Amino acid sequence: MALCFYDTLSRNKKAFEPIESGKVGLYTCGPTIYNYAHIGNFRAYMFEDLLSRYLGFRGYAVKHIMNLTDVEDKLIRTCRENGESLQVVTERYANAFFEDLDTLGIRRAEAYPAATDHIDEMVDMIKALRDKGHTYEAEGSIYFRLSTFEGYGKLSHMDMEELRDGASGRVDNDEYESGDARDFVLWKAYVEEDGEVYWETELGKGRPGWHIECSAMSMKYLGDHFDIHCGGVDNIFPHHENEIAQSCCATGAKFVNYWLHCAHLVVDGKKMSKSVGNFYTLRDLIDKGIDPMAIRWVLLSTHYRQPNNFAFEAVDGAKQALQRIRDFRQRLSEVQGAGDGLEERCAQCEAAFVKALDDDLNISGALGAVFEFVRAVNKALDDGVAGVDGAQQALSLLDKLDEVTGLFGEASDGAVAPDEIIARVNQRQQARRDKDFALSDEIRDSLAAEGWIIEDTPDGARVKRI
RNA sequence: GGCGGCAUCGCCAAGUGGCUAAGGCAGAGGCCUGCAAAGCCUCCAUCCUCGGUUCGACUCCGAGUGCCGCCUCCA
Repeated sequence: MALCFYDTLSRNKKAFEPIESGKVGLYTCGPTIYNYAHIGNFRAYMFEDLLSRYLGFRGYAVKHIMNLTDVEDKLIRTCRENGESLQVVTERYANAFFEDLDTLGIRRAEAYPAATDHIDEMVDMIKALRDKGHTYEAEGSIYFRLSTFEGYGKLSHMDMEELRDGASGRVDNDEYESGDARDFVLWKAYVEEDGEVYWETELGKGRPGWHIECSAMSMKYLGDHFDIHCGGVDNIFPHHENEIAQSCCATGAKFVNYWLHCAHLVVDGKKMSKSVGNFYTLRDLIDKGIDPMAIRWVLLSTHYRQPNNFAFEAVDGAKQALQRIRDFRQRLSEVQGAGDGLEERCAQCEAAFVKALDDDLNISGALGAVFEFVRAVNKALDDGVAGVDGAQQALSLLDKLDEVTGLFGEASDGAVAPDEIIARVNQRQQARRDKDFALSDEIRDSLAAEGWIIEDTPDGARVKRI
């Protein structure tokens, strides 16, 4: 079966066919950089990382664009509260964001365009919409008139007639100045609370609405019509719905071919919330001493359309699973002597891995295939069947699949024992040769207390970090 | 109130209208080991509840329960 994705618009799995053979234009909604991102945010970016990596693995040249929202209500409020400029705040959190991406092994997109660097593009787009009669002005702000776009609501399957009532009760009709409660703002006229945050443009003094940035920037970098657009399910309405309306009305062209949305992350089965005390930024977890790769494992290993339950027990499980892979690598790298190759095993594993991911990124199935491979190869090594060649093939396969998962690499820092530890390991080896097992065990226990585990192998002792 | 999603072993998590319901972690027993660790072997669920469709459902439909999301700017 060919590569397919579940498309939110059609509510169906569709075989993936790029607009231009061999190439993929991918736009993913990025963070509003007004605070540290939380692990729920990273669940989305992790899914997009997997998507992008896998498309690359399947031979596509991926052009991945992720926006940074650096002008928006919450940001302006933060600036006001902190007495800091927009630039200071956004620079701080943009830097933190990129650090966090690195911590989690999320690969960089090709570009991270910021909204404030694309005011001109947004203004041009709003002008185009105005020229075509899709907008109206109220008190200096410019709104998009939804009634001019008949496709509105198709993505979210919303019934527009019912939305009109403002059923959530959040629409304050007294303050409402636009013609229809569903209409959204393209350009916000300046108000005093905005402080230093404004642009003098042909549309007047003010700032862009939120939705317009993604339309303007995605089309600038990927063209009017591109392949894949991603985000969290909460973006479906109204953000992506609005993007479709703006973009289609501005260009008259189809906007996006595949809409992919990931489900949310919950913690211990509950919605993350500060008042419940289960709200975590990545930094919170790292401060607890959790291996970032274990976090990566947890965020990645649930299918993206499935709610991901972040539980600390699952983190422990992920840590052990990682250790199993790392021990396996270690073992493979130490194999000596001739023996059978593992071509068939490797091919089998890769085929199962690809088959799973081809099916709308079934990562769980793919990981299952890898563990079956690990067990089979361990057995072949136990039985003395496989040799150096096979071990090298297995390592190559892990490296290859690591390009997709980012989970199968070698342990990073702190895994190499310092000389002082090595000396004690050697001391223990001597004690063992002398049959002084009391001393031997004492050394082993003391090393364990410091976080170093000894494994005796036929070729000598091996130390590893817990 | 409207719309949508999810509910599988202690934990995480795949999956199929009908062979023995993946995999990881944890757990039990065994092999290996001076003892361990690692590895290997064996064991460990009938799929939220209640109805219905069907020769047959965990997989389809309905109701219920629970959790999650959206309903004007939250991944």
